[in-house]
Amino acid sequence: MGLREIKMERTRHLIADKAFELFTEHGFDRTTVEQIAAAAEVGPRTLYRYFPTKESLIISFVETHLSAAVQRLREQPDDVPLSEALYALIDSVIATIVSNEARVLAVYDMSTCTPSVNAQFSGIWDRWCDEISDEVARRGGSRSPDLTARLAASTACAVIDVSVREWVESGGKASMRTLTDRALELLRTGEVPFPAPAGRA
Amino acid sequence: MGLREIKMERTRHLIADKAFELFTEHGFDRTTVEQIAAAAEVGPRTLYRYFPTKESLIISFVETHLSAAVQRLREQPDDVPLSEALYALIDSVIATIVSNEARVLAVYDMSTCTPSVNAQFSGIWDRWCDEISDEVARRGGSRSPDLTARLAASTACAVIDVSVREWVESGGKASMRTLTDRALELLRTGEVPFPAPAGRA
DNA sequence: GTTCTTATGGCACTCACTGCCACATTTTGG
DNA sequence: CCAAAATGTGGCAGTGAGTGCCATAAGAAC
Repeated sequence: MGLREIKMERTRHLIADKAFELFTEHGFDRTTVEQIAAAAEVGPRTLYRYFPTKESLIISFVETHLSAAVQRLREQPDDVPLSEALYALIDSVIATIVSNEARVLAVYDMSTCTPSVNAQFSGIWDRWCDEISDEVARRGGSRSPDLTARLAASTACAVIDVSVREWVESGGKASMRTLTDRALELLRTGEVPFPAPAGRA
Repeated sequence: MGLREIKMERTRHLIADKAFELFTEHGFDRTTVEQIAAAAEVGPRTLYRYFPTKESLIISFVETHLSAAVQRLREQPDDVPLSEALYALIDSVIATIVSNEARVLAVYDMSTCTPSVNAQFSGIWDRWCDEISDEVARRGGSRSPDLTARLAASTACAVIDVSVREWVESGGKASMRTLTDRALELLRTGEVPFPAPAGRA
């Protein structure tokens, strides 16, 4: 790795950190890109070479960890049962959350306060779910995801989503593992009532 | 209803229609708000009184139908089992889709082509899921949704989501009802593999 | 018909974001 | 170690979304 890349990596981190600082201090909307650039001692034009949008300044953090998690799923050997592989995925998310508590809480808070950030998060979450669908399909031997693959991915994502929400609402005090396990149990035991086809309960 | 409101309703529809026209013809990004305003023969400033953002010009259509669907859920008597009430919700979405085929397909297409639109859609979808969670919680006798309520809402949304995707991919040729019923069946029979708590499959 | 209310749209402005270009720094190759 | 090529930096000017303000016009109320 050359000197150039090292410097750029540093700059990138510096920008993201300063952005996070200013956002949490003054709020996302009341912070301009110009201010962030000034704080990081770069030109606004340069900032935009590292981060394509203002929102990406926060989102990239989450994006990194999400793609690490899906990577973990991809690394599961093909003979591991799907349910177990998906648990590894959940596990990976849990790991990043417990080791980034404060950050996750702050980001979640910002998301709920700022519609544009919220939308971006919803977007990357959806795309993440798509990636998982693809991998589930691949494991099932198909090229593109079908209803079953998508449903498996969606339920896994739903388990993570509801657990994280519950965890955030507890202010980070609850145990993520307990929450996901309880959610999974609710699904397995059928305690969560699925609507029945043809309108019969 | 006064003349004033009638005119405004007309203007609102005119703007939305012209916007949809221009978007489908030239693409979302290559259409400016100014052009839409000109096509609808109003000032840009007026357009923004009807639609807060450029994206909302497309999204409002979906938003309307989604809130109609959740309204349908709310209208279900409290003694109707939750699973049946949720089926009514699904049913409502199916109804709007089959009676707006072309529009839904076009909107979906635009969404996949335009990141900002996509993000907005993900956002309102999430908020919709939250509304459903609230109603599920209320039916369960709690003030705010817990893990179970959120999970029930999320799975219902997931069923709709994966079905719509499959339907869109079929070019609108598949039967929505068949798809949702199949998805529900997959969940009920446990054919979709849920990860097991504690890492055991 | 006068008055009160409210929609309209023009103007000026902020801010996110982009293309272009000159400049600086790092890398490469002799 | 130095010249040349490659690449990151940042300024400037410009586009387009979105907002506050205000004068004006049209509908509603009496």
